[in-house]
Amino acid sequence: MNDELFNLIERLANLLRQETRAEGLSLGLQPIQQEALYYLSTCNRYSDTTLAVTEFLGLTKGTVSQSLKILENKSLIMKEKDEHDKRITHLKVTKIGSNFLATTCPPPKFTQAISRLRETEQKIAVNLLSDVLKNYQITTGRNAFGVCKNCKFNQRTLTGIVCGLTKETLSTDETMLICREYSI
Amino acid sequence: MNDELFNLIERLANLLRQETRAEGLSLGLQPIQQEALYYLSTCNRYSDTTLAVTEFLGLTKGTVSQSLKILENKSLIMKEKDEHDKRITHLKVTKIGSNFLATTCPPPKFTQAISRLRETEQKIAVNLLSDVLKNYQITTGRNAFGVCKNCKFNQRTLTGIVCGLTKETLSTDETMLICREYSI
DNA sequence: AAATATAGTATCGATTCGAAACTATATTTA
DNA sequence: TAAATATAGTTTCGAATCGATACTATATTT
Repeated sequence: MNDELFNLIERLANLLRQETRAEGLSLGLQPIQQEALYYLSTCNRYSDTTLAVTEFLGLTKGTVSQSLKILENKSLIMKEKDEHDKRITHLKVTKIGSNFLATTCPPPKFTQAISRLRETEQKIAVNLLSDVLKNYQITTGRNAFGVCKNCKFNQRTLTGIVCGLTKETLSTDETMLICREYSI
Repeated sequence: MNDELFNLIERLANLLRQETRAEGLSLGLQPIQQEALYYLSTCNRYSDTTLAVTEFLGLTKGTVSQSLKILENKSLIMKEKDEHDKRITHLKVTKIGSNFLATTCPPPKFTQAISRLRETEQKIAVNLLSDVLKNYQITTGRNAFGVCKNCKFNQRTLTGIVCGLTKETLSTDETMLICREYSI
């Protein structure tokens, strides 16, 4: 039973990678570069750095630094120095980058395959896989990378939504994004 | 919602790859080589060839041929010429190979994470992901790689179970394995 | 018998990747 | 406050992946 779930995830990931490879050809993008770009389009301002991408992809920072340089050269992302901490560089997806993602990521055929499930089934699948991911992240001791609004640090106050970790105020839109500090 | 499922699968696959990389270190095995080895341990006699592995992993046959040579050099698999068609080589997992897999694949921590779900939840997850995979394979037009006993060619006759495609008799054990000709 | 198809291997160059050494800025410690 | 340490990120190197192409050997079709 464990094996079946393992097989399914591996197989789906292989197929997704095949499609991603095919779709990246137009811009000469490798699958891993597309994954980084897509991640950057879904994460919040605490999580748009080289190190966060590194952690998310499970690679080393040297490797990721190179991939990001390529994305920058192709004008798919832009680098912005942090105002308060000059060591940190924020990676912003450009218009070109988000246009590319809109047509390729997730791969249209995958979206099509998903849409053949009923709404309720999709929700159940998401919930179950979220649970598996959560458990897996606990046993491996890795960061969770969850959506901000579901995080235990996310606090509703009289002045608005606040991150209990950074004490900063967040917009409603921001709380829909992925955060590397996510915790439950 | 599509995006959520896409994210979850990508993220789980990344974590699995990270673990696989760590576990392969002892034998100097790369993730892709372990995936090939694992596949060969789960497939039937129609599906244990270079081309089947190629199709399963979604790579090119030249690439896969190299990975398999490494597995053979490490005595994790053995090559056996087909008796009837001398172009075909069957790839058999050795005792060393299956011992290695037993402790590493699926990664123990993943198995642990799965086991925190209830039995019924695991079944639901497997069923839903199977559906997604099936749909995805239909839209991409790729082979299904399903379990023999669920295949439309699998026939129960008076003399035993028979594959309608090859007309060969199959043992009950064999029908539990993955087949590249799987169809529904 | 010739032409074509299929299974698999070998070689090439571009790319990925981890490891290690490096720079620059922040934070901690003494 | 100066020195030590920690953190963010880059560069460089060598090993491995990967697709493309050309190749051999055997089967099948014409």
